[in-house]
Amino acid sequence: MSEPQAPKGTYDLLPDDAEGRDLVVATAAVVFAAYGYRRIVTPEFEDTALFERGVGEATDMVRKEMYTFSDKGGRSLTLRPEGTAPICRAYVEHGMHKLPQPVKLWYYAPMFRYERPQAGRYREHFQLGAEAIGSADPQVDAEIIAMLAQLYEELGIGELRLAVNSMGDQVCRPAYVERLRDFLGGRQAELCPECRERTQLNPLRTFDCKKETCRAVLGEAPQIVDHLCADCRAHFERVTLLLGDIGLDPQVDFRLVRGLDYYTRTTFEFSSAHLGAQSGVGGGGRYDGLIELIGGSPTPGVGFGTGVERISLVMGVRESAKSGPDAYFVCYDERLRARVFTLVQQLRSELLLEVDLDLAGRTPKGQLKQADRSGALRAVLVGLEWLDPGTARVRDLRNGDEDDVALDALADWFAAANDTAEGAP
RNA sequence: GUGGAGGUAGCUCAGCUGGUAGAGCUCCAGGUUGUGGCCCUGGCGGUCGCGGGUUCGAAUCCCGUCCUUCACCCCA
Repeated sequence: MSEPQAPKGTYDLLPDDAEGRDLVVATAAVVFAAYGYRRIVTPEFEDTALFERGVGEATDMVRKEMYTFSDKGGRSLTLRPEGTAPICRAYVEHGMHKLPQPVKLWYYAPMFRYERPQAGRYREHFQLGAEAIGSADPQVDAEIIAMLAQLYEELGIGELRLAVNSMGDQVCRPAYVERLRDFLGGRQAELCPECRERTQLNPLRTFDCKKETCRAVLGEAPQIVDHLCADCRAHFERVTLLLGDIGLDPQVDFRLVRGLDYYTRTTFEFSSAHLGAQSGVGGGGRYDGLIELIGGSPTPGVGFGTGVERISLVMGVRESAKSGPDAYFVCYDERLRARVFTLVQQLRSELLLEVDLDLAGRTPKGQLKQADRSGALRAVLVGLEWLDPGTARVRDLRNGDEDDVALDALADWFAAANDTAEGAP
């Protein structure tokens, strides 16, 4: 064990970046509130069975990406790999079906998946997400997509592509999957080994393949949009219509097959051309069978998750507008250190001013240098030998203006300075 | 799990075909500004990722391993 290091696929958010993160989350909170969503916080880990049943035994997520462990009581627990199943669990557990439907919830939480890290992908990553549970109305689908689009807009992210698709439901999807399997069965020779395997396991996944030869074959494959039942077709048309009405430009993409089993009907994804291989910024869909699957009564739902690391990537590096403290105290006489300490404390507690002082035993020159580097508005020079012992010199570090102030009057001086500063435009 | 690239001071990097490690920035101090920003000087700071091998001698070549990174898979 030499240099300590964050675990593979994890990272430290250092102060400069944490401020940007706070801004993203704060913006989301405001946008989500406008749509009537309220925040929910669920545990970082859940019973493993929740994800196995909810997300689906056949998905990559539960087959090879979960951080699963047993606690000392022998329970099998799993670090949350996605946000929807836990929220549905909470919905059922707390009887939220008694609330006015749909129940609208949002979250900001870390997700854990054991994957090989790469650009925009981590083993611990953070998602902002929202779920609207209890209504099958296509307006809810459109609303939640609009909400996510607005979040991106408020954050200044442009040029995102919105892809939508419908996965059908229990009525029409099985028949379509069979039809697709038949089609693929007849074209096996043209498919890559992986796609040949998928033909039996999960034919829908072949749409994800990026190999040219496979894409060519899939281009001729039957598309689910042409095989939806009447209800699903009407729902899908309504969603796309509403999205168009509010100025979004949804592109129907029959390849959009998301990797979680619970999706029904609407699926959607926002992607960016500036992200590298992992281009998805956020996505989600409807999951009308999920609540029942995890033990509730049949309840429809729709939601999304969006990765904040990817949001940061598309937003690019933004200069942190961190401003310096209001004042930095410089002590010219070691015997006055204690006096300076109490003065600083007084300004902080009485006026809530951001005030700093030297905590590293620097020389007076070093302290003033530090005051400058910290970006402080003012330096308060205490203990200058040619001044009254009870007087400090307050210097504006921007323009050099100086004012001599009695130590006892410093708090009043700063209070007054603050008032005029706030009164000014 | 598979493949490509890379791992030298806190940061960004140099170090050619092997001869016992350098720069800039940062940090600390001194000088000059009656007391900061510029400039000058000095100082702190490296088991050259780790382990093995070849060699008189390896940061430099070979093997392994760990980590980082990009891509596949899949997803946020």
